Parts: sequence; C-alpha cells; structure tokens
Amino acid sequence: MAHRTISDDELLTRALELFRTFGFEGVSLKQLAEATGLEKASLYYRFPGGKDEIAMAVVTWVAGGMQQLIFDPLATGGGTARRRVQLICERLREFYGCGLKSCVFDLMSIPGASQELKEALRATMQAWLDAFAAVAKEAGISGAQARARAEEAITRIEGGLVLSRVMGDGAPFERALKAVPELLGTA
Amino acid sequence: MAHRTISDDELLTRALELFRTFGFEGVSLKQLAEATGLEKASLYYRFPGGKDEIAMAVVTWVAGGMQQLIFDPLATGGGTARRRVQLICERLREFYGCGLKSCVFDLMSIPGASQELKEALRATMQAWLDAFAAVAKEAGISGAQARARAEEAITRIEGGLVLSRVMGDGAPFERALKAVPELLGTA
DNA sequence: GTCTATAAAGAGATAGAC
DNA sequence: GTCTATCTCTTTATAGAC
Repeated sequence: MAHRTISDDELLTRALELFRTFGFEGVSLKQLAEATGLEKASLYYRFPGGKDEIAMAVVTWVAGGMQQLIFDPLATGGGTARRRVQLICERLREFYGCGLKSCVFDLMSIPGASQELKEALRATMQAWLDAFAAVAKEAGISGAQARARAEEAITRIEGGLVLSRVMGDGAPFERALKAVPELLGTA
Repeated sequence: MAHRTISDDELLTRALELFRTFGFEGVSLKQLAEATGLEKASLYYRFPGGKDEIAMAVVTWVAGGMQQLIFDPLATGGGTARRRVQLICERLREFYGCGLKSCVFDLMSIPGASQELKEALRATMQAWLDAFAAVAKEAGISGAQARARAEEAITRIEGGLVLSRVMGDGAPFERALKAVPELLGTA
C-alpha cells in the first residue's frame, strides 16, 4: 500500500501500549512505525520532535483520558460517592488489564525522557491524588486523613501493579484494587 | 592509567546504581564501562554474555544481599520480632535512599532482559513475601492473614517508591515504610 | 501526508596487542 | 586481565520523490 494513514487516537493508543510495556528507552521508532503502520519519516512529519514528542503526546492524551474517565466522574458524576468509586475502580481494572498491564506513570517516570514529560506525569499524579482525596472527604473523612487515604489507595494500586508484573500474576493488583473503596470511605 | 581494576562487589554496586535508575534498556555498555572504570572489552572478558550477563549478576548479587541483610535477620536474627522488623525497615530505608532510589524489582522486571533474570526477580520477590509472612505469623497473625499482610506491606513499599519517583519526593515511600510494623503485627 | 533512501551517531560485540 | 581498534547492526534523524 502506497499511502496508509491512522487517526491520532489510534496512533496514540498503540504508542501507549508500547511505552507502558517497554518503557521510554525500550521503545524504538522502528517499533512505533510497525505498530502504527506508518514509516518512520511519517512519524517525524506528525511529531517533528521524534520519540520525545510522541511520548509527550501519549502522556498528555492519557492525562486527558484520566481526567474524563476517572477524575471528572469522581467529582461530578451522578449517583452516590460509593457508586462513583465502584465505577472508576472498574475502569481502572480495565485500563490495567486486570493487573497484567503496567502503569504508564511507573514506566514513563524512569529517567530518559524529557523534563517536560516528567512534569506532566507529576501533575497528573497530583490530580489523581486530589480526586481521590476529594471523594474521601465527601464520604466524611477529615481533610488530612482524606489525603492520606488517597495516597494509600494509589500507593497500593501502583505497588500492586509492580508485584503483579514481577510475579506474572494479576492477583496482587486485584487485591489492591479491592481495598480502594474502604480506603476512600465508600465501602 | 594502562591497567585499571575493580572488585566484583564494587563493579556490581555501580552497575546496580545504573540499572535501578535507568532500567535494563536505559543502560548501555558505554555507561557501564564509564561507571566501572573499565573498557567495554574488559567487561566482556569478565561477563562474556554482555549486558544480559551483567544484569543477571547484579540481580543474583542483590538477591544474596537481601537474603543476608533482610530475610535471614528477620527469621533468625536476635531480639524480638518487633525489634527485627524495626531493623530491616531501617535497612530498607537505606537501600532505597529514603525513597529517592527506585526498586530494582520494578525497573528490571520491565521486558527487555532475559527470561532467566525475570525468573530470578520472581523468586526473590517470593522469598521476600515468605520472610514477611513468617514474621507476621510469629507475631500471632493467622497463616492466610499473614500472607495477605506480607503482600500488603511489600505492595505499599513498591507503590510508595513509584509515587516518590513520580512526585520527586521521598515522603510517600517514608509513609509506606512507617506502616510496615503495624501490618506485620509488630507495631 | 506518506513514501524510499540514506546519512550520522550509538549500540553490542570481537580480535589481537600487551 | 585490560587495553586499543574495529566490525556490524540498530537507532535517530533528514532529504527529496510522489
């Protein structure tokens, strides 16, 4: 085929799968070209900054997706806090492939990518902490405690993903996720 | 200097610092040569299998160190269970640089290295789980609960390290580590 | 907007001197 | 046991046709 094309969403979806699996340093432009069905030169046309810019676009896109699918529904979605936390736990389970996929925060925060990307990860993690703390507070937990519970919930999710990858078994992640509603006061 | 040399321990120490910081794919033989003060060819003399063999040696060496400094003292060290858990928490704090250094289990379990290395990481993580579960059981927690508490403790340590790296702040790790004695029933 | 082709730099790996 | 020198392959990045 002489001319192939692919939507930005589909391109970033496939790039995300590579980066979250192999990390920034573990992914080459050749892999990105194969995964997207484009030639390397075409990737440079769409992302003149090369791999750094692709990675940054992936993280920006993931951050937007989390805002839309996790943070916003937690804050303003319909139903009780309990029901909203249940919903986003289900979405997290899907996003992390029942514990068999790694976290983009984990793999992309390894030194090697740009400073800009590192800052985007930090800001998104902070938004996650804030979203969890707000729902815990809504559930009746005091401000300081709510922030502690939010951090503990995310800590267990991230740690569960690490253990799941090391052990080759999604169960540690599943057990971590199961504890989230109680931690946020919505069990 | 025409002939430099370096002990195996010192070499593996410096290689570990690189691998735990940048991950397997993020470390080149050039970096390893510079960090150890040897030329690449000298590294191949000592590790004919190249980067894979160096990484494997690092993990084997770390596993031995954890056995000696963490697992064994937890099982047979002197003093109460409470005192032994306190001691190994202090050693973990030091090993992880108060949360500012990443975990070798996390970074080296990213696909790219050999299957042998992956299996060594899994076995060492299992030994860690077993060691924590044994001390929790000694502290009076039932078998199934002890295993759950051991997993939760390690999950929080690993997750705390991820959050600390993303946020650029060792505090999440410190808070996770603080919870370990209570989780293991030795608070 | 994607392609083919290629340049330039860096990676892993080996040969052979000392 | 370490060195210098080199080889090959991969990677990033660009030029120019269509």
